[in-house]
Order: sequence, then structure tokens, then C-alpha cells
Amino acid sequence: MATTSFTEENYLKTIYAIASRQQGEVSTNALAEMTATRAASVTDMLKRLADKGLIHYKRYQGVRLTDEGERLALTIIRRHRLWEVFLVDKLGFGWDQVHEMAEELEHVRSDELVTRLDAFLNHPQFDPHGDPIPTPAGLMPDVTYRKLADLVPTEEACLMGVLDHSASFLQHLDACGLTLGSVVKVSEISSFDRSMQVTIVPDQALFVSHDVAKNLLVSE
Amino acid sequence: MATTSFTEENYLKTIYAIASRQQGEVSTNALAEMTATRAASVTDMLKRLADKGLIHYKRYQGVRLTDEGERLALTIIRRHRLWEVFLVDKLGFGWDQVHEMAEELEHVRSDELVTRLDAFLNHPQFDPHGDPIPTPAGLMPDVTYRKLADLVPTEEACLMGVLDHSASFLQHLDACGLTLGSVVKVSEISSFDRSMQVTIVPDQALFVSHDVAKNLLVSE
DNA sequence: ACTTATTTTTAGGTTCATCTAAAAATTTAT
DNA sequence: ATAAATTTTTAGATGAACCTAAAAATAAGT
Repeated sequence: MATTSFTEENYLKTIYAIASRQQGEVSTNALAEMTATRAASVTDMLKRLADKGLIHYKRYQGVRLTDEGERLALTIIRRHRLWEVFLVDKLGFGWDQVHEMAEELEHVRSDELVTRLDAFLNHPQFDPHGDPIPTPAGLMPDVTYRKLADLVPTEEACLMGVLDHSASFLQHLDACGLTLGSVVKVSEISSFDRSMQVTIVPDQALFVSHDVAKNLLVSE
Repeated sequence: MATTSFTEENYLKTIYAIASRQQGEVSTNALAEMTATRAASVTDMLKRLADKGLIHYKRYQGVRLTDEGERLALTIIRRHRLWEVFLVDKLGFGWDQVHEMAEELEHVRSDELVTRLDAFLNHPQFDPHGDPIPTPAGLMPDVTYRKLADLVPTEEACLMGVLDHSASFLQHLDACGLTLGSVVKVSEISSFDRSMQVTIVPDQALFVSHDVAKNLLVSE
């Protein structure tokens, strides 16, 4: 109920992001690195978030979101991802350009705005990077993808998302013609460097390095 | 060049707004009232804005925007008004609902975003309240309107804007069927209370109080 | 186990944007 | 023109979000 600041919202989002790719509590240092601040500043903030009942925090023990904190984090992530869809689908930005803008737009406080934006965009299920958009109630849909790197020759799958969100990775995919939604078929895997020879169905052949393949998510 | 904070941007916008409906310098007290802060806080901020070269400020003498300050104020007003068009035209909000959201959206820092939003909206010249949208270069188009209250019987004009932006005024106009773009013709003016009998062309007759008429802008 | 290294927290300080209370400048009124 | 009223500024505090440097707790190494 108490109002959460711009900065507090960013911490919640960051705690969620770190927690979702490991298990156990999130460390102060990990947060300091992600938020580009110092550990001492993080400790300050953790006390405030704990006072507001948004995280479980015991000193020296790391931190975990409360139910309320997780719900809040997910509504912010929902806003972020909806704005990304808007920027790409409606304004024609590239998927490598939208992160910074969405970081700001996500903090605009209006539930009605989010509701209408969602309808305007036709209730998208995924953002331009293939990440699922949390529900209005603050739940993360669970999607199970495989990495392209885990496929074996002759397997075919649809490109669904990326693990690396950096502009340089996304631009590299653009340059290769690897677009979400494409169907790819693995022809060969080099036993030397694990690079893959794949075909973008129907007929576009290309090599994909292991570094790329392990950051590409596929369905099926 | 130096980065302007959210708060500084709001002061610039407010200085512009007050200056544009009076002549001479803007007073500390007027700013305190508009920003809902205390005069002492305003004085603090004025020093900072003066240091950044955004205002002309001599103590006890009131304040005036520099060219740079005015350009900045107008780019913020441009963003505000473009977002209002988006919210009304694309998301279907009422013109009485969009001010608060636009207050937040206007601070999102990306020139490219504004450029693309403007194109997406088809380069609108006016916001949903009939206020002109400053140019990308930071110039306010000058439009000259009359007040409906200044028309005399048998004159006809097009509703172009409002002076009062309050939700209650706008809702009242909605309830009366007074929409921007409508053509109205003045039939009679009461010498008692200056209320007007007008016809929304072609055939919708209604009474308009002087309080309403003096806050409605018409063209021609 | 005990010393060393790492992580985390405390202590004390800074900046931004605000506040209250009191002092100074300006304006108004008699 | 001088006193009274108003406006504006200074002085000193506060809270949020950060910082550095040092202390304390935990984890790791031999």
C-alpha cells in the first residue's frame, strides 16, 4: 500500500531477476554489482525494503522477496515488457534499442494505463526478446525452453527467445538472419568447437558458434 | 548539456506556464503555489537553475527563462502533449484523464522516442485540449483564438480549445456535448448573467454559462 | 582449528529536494 | 516618509539514496 519509489522498484526487479536464475537467497554483493552501486548502499536499501515488508532479510544471510514483494516485482516486469512490445511493434524500434526506454517507462504509475496498453497491443504473451509477460495479477507464466546448443543433428525447433539481452548479441542475430519465430534444423555439430551448422527452414544455411547457440532458446 | 533532473524539468515547465500568461518576471511565490512547495524551497531551486544557465535570476527580482531554458521547457511540453495525444487517440482515455500520466511520461529521456511517437501519431499539431504542440526545435507555434464569451449573436465559430484544464470542467463539456471541432453559433446572450444560447451546428441547442464560455476557445 | 580471505554491515559524510523559523528586502498604506 | 504588511531569502534540519573507510561476521585454506 505504501508508495514504492523508482529506486525501490528497481531493487525489487533486480532481486527477482537474480533469484530466478539461482536458488537460495540473493547476496548483497550480487545486488551491488547488478545495480552498479556499492554493497553498503545495498544494505541501506535492504533495511528499507524489509521495513516495508517487501523482502525477507536477516543480516549476513542474503535476501528473498516476500509474496507482496514478488507480486510488485512482477507488475514492474509486466510493465517493462509491455512497453518493449509497444516500442518494437508500434514505433518500429529494433529489439536491441528498447531496454533503456522501457526501464523508464516501467515506472509510470497507472494500472489503467497498463490495462489499456495491454489491450492496445492485443494482449501479447511475450516481449520482443521472447520473455513471457507476467499476468495482470502478478504471476510469471512458466515456459520451458531448451537451448539451441542442446539440440542434436536432425532436430528441428522454433526460435523462441534469447538468454543474452545485450545489444551486441541481438545485433549479431540480426546480421545472421536469426529471427524469433524462425524454424531451424541442426545439420551438424563440430566436435572441435561445438559450432553448429543449421538451416533456417526452408533453405538458409549458416554456422552458429557455441556462444551463440547457448544463448538462443528454442521450443519443442 | 548538463543533465536536468525530473524536478528541474518541472520547474522549467512551470516557469514557462506562468510566464506565458502574464508579462514580466515570474515570482517565487507564484512558483511555490504552482509546485505545491514552500517559497524557501523554490529559492533553493532557482539558484541551481541559475547556475546551470537555464534562468535569469537576481534575488528579490523574480525569474525569467534563458533561451536555453525556454528551449528545454518547450521540449518537455512537446513530450507532454504528444503523450496526451497518444493516450486519448490510441489508448482511448478521456481528455479529462490523461494529465497525470503525461506528467510522468514527459520525463522519459529519449529524443528518438519522441520523434517516433510524433510520426506514429501522424505529426499532430494540437493536443486533446487544443493546445499547440511545440516543434521539435523547441518553438511554440503561435495560435490566436478568441473566447466563446467574446462572440456576439449570430457569430459562428469552431471550438478549438479550453483554458481550464480541470477534469471537472472537461467532464462538464462532455456532458453538454461540447466537443472540440464542433461548430457553434451564438443565438442570444442574456444581459442578466451573460449566459449564452448557442447551437451546435447543425441543430443541437443549449445554454452555456459565462463561466463556461470564458474558458472555451474558438477560431475565426 | 586457526589464520586468512571474502562478504557484509556499521559509522560517518555528501547531494538533492524538501521543510520550518527567522532575518532581510521590497512593497503598500497611512 | 515612515510604519506595517508582504515577499523573498538565509540558516539550519530532514529523508532518500548514494558514497568511503573501517569493523564485524562468515567462509575458505592449510
